[in-house]
Amino acid sequence: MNLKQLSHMLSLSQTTVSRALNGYPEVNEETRRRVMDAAKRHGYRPNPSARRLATGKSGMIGYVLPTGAAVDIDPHFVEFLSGLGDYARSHELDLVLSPADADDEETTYRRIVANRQVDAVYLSSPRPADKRLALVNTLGIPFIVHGRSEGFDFDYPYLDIDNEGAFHEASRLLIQLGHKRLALINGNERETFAIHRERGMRRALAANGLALGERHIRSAAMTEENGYRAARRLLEEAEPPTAIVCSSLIMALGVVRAVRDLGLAIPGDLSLVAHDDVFPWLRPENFPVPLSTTRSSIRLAGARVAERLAARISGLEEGARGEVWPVDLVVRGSVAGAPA
Amino acid sequence: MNLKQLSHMLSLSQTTVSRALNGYPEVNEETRRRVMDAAKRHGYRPNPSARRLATGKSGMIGYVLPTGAAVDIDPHFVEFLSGLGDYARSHELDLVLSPADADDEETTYRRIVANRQVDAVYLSSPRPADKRLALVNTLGIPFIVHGRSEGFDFDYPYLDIDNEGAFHEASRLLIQLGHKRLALINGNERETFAIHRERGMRRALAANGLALGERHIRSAAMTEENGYRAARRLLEEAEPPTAIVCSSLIMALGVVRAVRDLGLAIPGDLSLVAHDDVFPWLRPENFPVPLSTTRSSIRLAGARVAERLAARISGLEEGARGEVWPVDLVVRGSVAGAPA
DNA sequence: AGAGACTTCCAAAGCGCTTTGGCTATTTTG
DNA sequence: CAAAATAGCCAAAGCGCTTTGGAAGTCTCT
Repeated sequence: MNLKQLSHMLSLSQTTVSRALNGYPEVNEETRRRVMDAAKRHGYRPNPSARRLATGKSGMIGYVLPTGAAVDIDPHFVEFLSGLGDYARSHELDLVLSPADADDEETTYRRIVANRQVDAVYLSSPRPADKRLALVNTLGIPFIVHGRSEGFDFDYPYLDIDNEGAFHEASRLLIQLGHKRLALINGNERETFAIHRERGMRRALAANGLALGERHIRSAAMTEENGYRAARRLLEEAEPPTAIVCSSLIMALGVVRAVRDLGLAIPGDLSLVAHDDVFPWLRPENFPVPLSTTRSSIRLAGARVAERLAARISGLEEGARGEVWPVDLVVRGSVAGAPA
Repeated sequence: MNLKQLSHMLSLSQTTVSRALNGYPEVNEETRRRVMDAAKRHGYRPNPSARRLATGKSGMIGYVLPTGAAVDIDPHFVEFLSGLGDYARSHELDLVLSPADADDEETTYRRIVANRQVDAVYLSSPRPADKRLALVNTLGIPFIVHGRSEGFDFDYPYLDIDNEGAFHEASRLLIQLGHKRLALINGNERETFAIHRERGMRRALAANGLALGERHIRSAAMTEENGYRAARRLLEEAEPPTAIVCSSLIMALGVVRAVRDLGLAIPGDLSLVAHDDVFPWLRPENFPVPLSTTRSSIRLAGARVAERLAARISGLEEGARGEVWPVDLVVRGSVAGAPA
């Protein structure tokens, strides 16, 4: 059932039927009703390919997925996706994942824009002066960044959590508990979120006359193994930290294992705080010692990004609006006063 | 730059240029070269929307993503995606995720097929007599199932791992080590993979005159917490198992925690084997006691599914070919002889 | 040399929608 | 009451590609 058939059936022109269906004003309300009715009754659905060719709009949002044998997709991605899908579903928005060589995402961005494959895109895990961001900004496709970049002479729309504030608060808590040697186990130091977290921690330390020594900060991909290694290194130093702030729950698993291997205890010998993106399959309250966290649901972020993307597509949102979500600090058993 | 301009520039008809580009035989090789050349030089790329309207092919593969507030996307999904993307990238195949209400995926399947939004789809986590499978089979769109279903009177193309064989082998090993009370901590019992695993285990036990008691089998979503709970229940029984086979590494984390909480030791009091889908961020060799596993890379499966999907789209693969991958049994420190 | 078979190319007809530019009544306005 | 504005509808022109149905030229064969 296509437009032609439907309009013939109604003894109307395709023009009128199309307009009636798309809510244009120059059509009699009575006629519109008739059209709407017939459309519903016959289950008419405009062919998206045709509509797309005519309008240039696809009704889909895009994400360029970096791939490669050595590239691991962040497990956070799936939770973010959950949220995104949750919103998208109710608006019949589909998501197009365009796999790209991790070393050359530009080609892919250009392709999906040139082809008008999607109406908007989102970027994630941005770095300072991220090329993708500059690119997408000049390409002129609506977009939103999940996270933030730095060092641009233009503003851009984004959704981020207050990473700096979160780690500032976590550190402040530890300092108040008497800790003087804090350490940071961070994610990839080239990503903005990691930089912000470090910044927040340094600020809290500085405010109390303390500093974060070079060897008290470790950065690596957020795996259990890297968490373990970082923790071992830190704890085997001459003057080991008495508190660690850690960028991910997965890494925290490794930290806990390292602490055990070394015959130490949490929180007796070491206080631990980690950032929690809220995974359904790994919860901080279920750690051997319930883990204190800075918490922010990445799933909600996904839903919000979808919502804003949809708003941008339909012209309801414009400009370079940045949105920063506060982060909860949840104190559980893994923190205690500094050992004497 | 579109076909019209390009053909005008070459003083050829659109027909000829289109044919030259698409490899049709009825065009002079010399002409073809000229066309190819010009196309490359001017960076001509056929507009996919137009091509799509004309051919009905979209160059994309689809996946219906069940969503909802209470629905968690499996963390395995992201690894599978990695593999899929890896292959898709090299073939400029995009993946369309169509979010659907988890209680009504049918509408979404019908929509993407009716709209010809994608050339093929894949399904995952099938259950016995899975409705989606029957649906997609009648809708007539090329598809592949990742996993298997049961109870249909038709065959269908799938890619699965030998879950039954894997758990059979794991159980056999434990039995050989003298264990008589084995327990199974399984994933959702309604999914086929879980049924197959249980079957494999029962078969190994039966072959040795043993059985799997009702209370020695637990099924639940594969989270750390559920692993913990299942393990506690099992180990607090009057006659606790001396060996557990567990369907997921994430659940195994919970099992390990439970064992610790109860003051028991692996492998002294309990032998443990788990299935490992190979996550980059959580490796069995890094468990407190290196974990024995049945191992199969879900990432490779993703790549293979993409490959077969591509083959089906282009007509290179046909029929209901099923492919079952063997699973490695990797023995590490978490298994030992049964306690006396 | 003429018929038939290739080879190589083209004009034009879709694919199914949106949108432009009227056209005809009917209402409103001065 | 004539002129102007408005309401409601339509025919036809795209959007940019693929594909059908020739047509013209070249070979092959008898």
